[in-house]
Amino acid sequence: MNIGKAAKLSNLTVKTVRYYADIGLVKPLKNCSTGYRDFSDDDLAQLQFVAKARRFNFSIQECEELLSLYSDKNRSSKEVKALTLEKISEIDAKLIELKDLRHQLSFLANNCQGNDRPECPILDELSNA
Amino acid sequence: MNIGKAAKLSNLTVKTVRYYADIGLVKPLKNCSTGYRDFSDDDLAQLQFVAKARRFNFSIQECEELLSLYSDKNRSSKEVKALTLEKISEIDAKLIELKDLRHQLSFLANNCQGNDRPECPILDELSNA
DNA sequence: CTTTACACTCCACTTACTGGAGAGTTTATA
DNA sequence: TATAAACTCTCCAGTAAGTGGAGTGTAAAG
Repeated sequence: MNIGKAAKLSNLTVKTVRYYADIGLVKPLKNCSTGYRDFSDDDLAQLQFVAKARRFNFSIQECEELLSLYSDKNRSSKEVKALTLEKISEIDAKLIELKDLRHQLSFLANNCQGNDRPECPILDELSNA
Repeated sequence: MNIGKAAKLSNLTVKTVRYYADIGLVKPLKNCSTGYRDFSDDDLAQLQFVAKARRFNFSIQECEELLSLYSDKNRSSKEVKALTLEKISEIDAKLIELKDLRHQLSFLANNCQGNDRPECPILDELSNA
């Protein structure tokens, strides 16, 4: 598929997908005559994965590492599993933090209902968190 | 408190806190004679809030907006509530996505246990997600 | 009283994009 | 079949949000 479709299906911009191809994070085939990139379904899957991981601040390098786990036949499955479990526990920490952030904001929304809003409630809330 | 303590308590680096002060995201007092920044508890609370929000890719500008809700007495509480609720629904979407990412990785970890790892399971998993 | 830890400014560098110019390609429409 | 609209390409400059390091001043501990 062309870059436009790959971008749409992975929720990335065309610019970003092109950038990922430039740095070698994905390696689409290239039509020699037109110069157009040609993305396979696997390329798309990788883009979708990267898009998701990037939204949670996993760096490009970390994404690369995770992706390479599957292509590098020399790695032992122990290694694969270890890195994966490490990332999962990072995700668990993020989940807790994100729930916490949600809690703080919803506390704020509920305490700012009245028209005569008093002193800022969030700073107190935040201070003793 | 000094910048070092503020950084430690907000899980930011000294460099980053200094940067936030430079761009006016927080406004610590400044000791005229030494030039040292002096962070109040409120400054710290703001840093903690920003640290958390930034970890989930809320931009500096969004952080600024959220923080300003509390200091700007001219805003109506309706406005405060609307923006806050908007951010909460963004967080809900992120929560779903993050859980999904966790699921994908744990699926992978479980399917890479054996020593003779077969073809990559994640790409299949990702493709039909 | 001096070493160690911490603070400051300033400036260059990095990561991960983003925007725009200029030009070729493909598709839909007149 | 012509031509306009939509899509693609490269290249280059700019942005957001830091990060690293040099050179220097301040404070606390031994």
